[in-house]
Amino acid sequence: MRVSAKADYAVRAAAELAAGGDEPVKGERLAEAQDIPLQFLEHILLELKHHGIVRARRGAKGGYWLAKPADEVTIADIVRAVEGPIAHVQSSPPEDIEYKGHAEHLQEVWIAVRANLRAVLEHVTLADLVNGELPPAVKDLAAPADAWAPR
Amino acid sequence: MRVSAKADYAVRAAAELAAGGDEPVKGERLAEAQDIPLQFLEHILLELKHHGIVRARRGAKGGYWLAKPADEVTIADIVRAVEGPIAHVQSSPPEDIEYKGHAEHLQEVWIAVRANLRAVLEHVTLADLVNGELPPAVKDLAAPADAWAPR
DNA sequence: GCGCTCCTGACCAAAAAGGTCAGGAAAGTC
DNA sequence: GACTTTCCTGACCTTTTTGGTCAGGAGCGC
Repeated sequence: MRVSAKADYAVRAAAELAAGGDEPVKGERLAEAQDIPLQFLEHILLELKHHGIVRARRGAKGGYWLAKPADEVTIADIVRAVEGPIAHVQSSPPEDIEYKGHAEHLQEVWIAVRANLRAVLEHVTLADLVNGELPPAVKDLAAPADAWAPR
Repeated sequence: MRVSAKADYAVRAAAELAAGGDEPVKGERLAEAQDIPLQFLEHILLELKHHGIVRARRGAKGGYWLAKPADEVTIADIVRAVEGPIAHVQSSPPEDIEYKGHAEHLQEVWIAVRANLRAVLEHVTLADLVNGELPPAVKDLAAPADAWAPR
């Protein structure tokens, strides 16, 4: 249940692209802005490109930009592009698992977990992220001091 | 963002223990009931024991049982025992991360993600799980057909 | 003292995580 | 048309994690 460096990097780079508007931004600038190893970042950006999330052009004046408006790209889109499906259990989606014995209802629990992950990741767009205007429901989740406490 | 085999196994074994009441249950029976490799399961049960979640006795009539009443043990307790902290980003808890540039508000997003994970995992107890009586809020999350759809 | 069951550490193979390296291919500039 | 710039791609690498197995020891009950 952790977020990989790759996913974190991907979202951060995408946020910089969202802030960059339609102008192409060089990989090098993204790497500097977010302290990401350049060559690793280039692999990540390539994956994002293959998933139709960013576009790119080579050469002088080249760089990367978002394929869609920033308010149409969610964090879930990006995480899925680089990490694959969210909330799989033992490499299978929760709806495919068959539990037996007294664990039968565990399936519902994992479904609920995924639903709650989606509730955040699919509703925060890159535009929200760069403006700091997260959806009210998400802001409310992050507001309580409780939510910031380790455990 | 996936659930490891180990965590899945741990919760399933704990559910069987919850159903077993105060009687010690043999590792072998747990392994059979849930189709878990016995020797792997024993390592997992040992970890649960070290975290004070289960207790055990050796010898004939020995076995494992829950250290606390089933309605006082949450799924989060078990997942944390075997997987460590929930929802870490790059091996650090989200409250410790400092983002720069246009990614600043990403921290709030990860905090919200963790809050929503906790909202499920910390509120479902083993008793709920074996009875199939999940908390209403959790049941509502798992109810919509939408929640069962892949994506 | 004997059988049962947990306890523990060592070991292992495969995959994933987190990168680095070297070179090729397009786009723009002079 | 050469040159520079920047993306594109595959190969490679090390370390950690995952998902186990194996062998033996230690305590418990009879």
